[in-house]
Amino acid sequence: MSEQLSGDGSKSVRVRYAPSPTGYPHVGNIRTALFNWLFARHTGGNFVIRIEDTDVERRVAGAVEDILESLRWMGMAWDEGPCVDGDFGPYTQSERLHLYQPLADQLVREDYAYPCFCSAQRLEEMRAEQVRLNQPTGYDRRCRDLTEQERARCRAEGIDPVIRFKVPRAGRTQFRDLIRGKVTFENSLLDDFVLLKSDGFPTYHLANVIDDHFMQISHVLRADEWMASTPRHIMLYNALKYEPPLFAHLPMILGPDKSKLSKRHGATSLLEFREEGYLAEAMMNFLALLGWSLDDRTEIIDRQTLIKSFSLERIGKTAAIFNIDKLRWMNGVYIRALSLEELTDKAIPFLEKHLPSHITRPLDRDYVRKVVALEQDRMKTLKELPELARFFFEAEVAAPLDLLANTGVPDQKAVEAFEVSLDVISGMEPFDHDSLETRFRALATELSLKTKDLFGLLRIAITGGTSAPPLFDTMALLGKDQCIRRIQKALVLLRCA
RNA sequence: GCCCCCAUAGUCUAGUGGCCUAGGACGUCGGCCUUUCAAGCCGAAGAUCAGGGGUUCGAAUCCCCUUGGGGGUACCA
Repeated sequence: MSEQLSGDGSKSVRVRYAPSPTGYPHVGNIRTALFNWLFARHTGGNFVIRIEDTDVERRVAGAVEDILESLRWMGMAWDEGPCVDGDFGPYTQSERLHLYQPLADQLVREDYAYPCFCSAQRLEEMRAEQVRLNQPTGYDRRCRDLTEQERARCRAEGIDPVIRFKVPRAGRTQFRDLIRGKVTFENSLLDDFVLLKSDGFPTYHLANVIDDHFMQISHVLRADEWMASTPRHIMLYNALKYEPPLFAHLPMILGPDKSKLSKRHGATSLLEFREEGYLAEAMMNFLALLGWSLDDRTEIIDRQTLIKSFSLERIGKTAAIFNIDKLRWMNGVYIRALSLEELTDKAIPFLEKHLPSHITRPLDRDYVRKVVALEQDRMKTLKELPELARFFFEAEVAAPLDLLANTGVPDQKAVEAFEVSLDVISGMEPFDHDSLETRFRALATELSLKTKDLFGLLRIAITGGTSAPPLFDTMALLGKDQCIRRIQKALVLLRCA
């Protein structure tokens, strides 16, 4: 058993991430992909991607590309799947249609399944009635025991049947979930589910079982929401005489309202996090910790360690709520750990995109690097940088009068401070951090101002705000001319007040 | 309604019968550092381990019931 759990057995591990292109993947989907990927990498197994596009109606254009791009961004390379040939392709179900139909026919022939001619309308009425009577809903098996004659008649009427699985009326189906242990279902409570739709497409249940078998999937790691479908799958494996894979149902990731993640929860599409300036490394670390833990204290875990220490045993059972605050913190940790060059590379696209349009592009990389050095500790996401550092790029900064007038320093005194500061700056050579600090500390004393007040005044004039990187680093980077211009502007503003 | 799963602070979690006067992290609050904001460091508050019954010398840990939450109940995945 522990052999199965850890996947260290002789049987090689093959896991798959099987998204359906009905929308863009959210963090829950990607967390499932991540656990599969980590398990594959940990065990030296294969990570397969299979596109489950059997629902023609709900197909969303661009979804496949979005799914693949999400995985690429996270650095989860797949061993087989779209764009990566393998021995078990094709890896898109709509290209495997020829497989499902014969197997469905075989099941009918062997009496494991039967054609059902019930109309959508009848099914709907039946369900409504069941709901009205407070009875369990489910197909009433009307077509289960049709004679060949009756079937022929229906076909003659031109009705395209669906193929339904003939669920045993008695007994129970159970399986051992790697995370939850033994789970048992009463067969009598399951209805005869559809295997093949009337348009000839398989349902998820059929295609999934057949593909997992032919692709030799060893472990199915999927979200909890699939647990209720598992007995059907077990029955199918048995009817098809396939050996079922091992199952592990992962705890779900819930929205802030504790319900299943969906579009209604807003920015949950993974690529939106990239847009928002989160780092893939932070995202991976964070997602790994949603439902899995290394030990009782480790939070920051790099990719290699994640792979090395990942195990099914340490996956929890309880659903987790996606907590963006912790992600932000963790993203900050990863940003601070970046080298200046790396962070500069990552920051430039965000600056180019979000800085006001009147600021000329392209930005000077050397200058950006210096700005980044001053802002690295202050940003939690890359997208915050343009706002934090905007004053470094603006030709002019409008210091709000209400800020200037409310520092606690009387306006007269502030005016004097600015005037003297201008003199000092004009004659200053070199114009660097140390010279500035030495001179302005002395100046505060000369003006009988607290350093706090003098520096605060200058900060507002120069950055337009009350929070910024250390003043003299900022001034040195901005340069003498910029400093003079900004102080002059603040001076004018204050004098007119 | 019925079926399945889950249940430790606001959130993520550690804990698998005694090491738990329940540990870590985010967030919150306070302090230090300091020219501001961050970062960093230090500290605090915050959990009757959902509730109730058992089992046991001993239970967050095992069993039962209740409650709560989630998921499923489609010719969706």
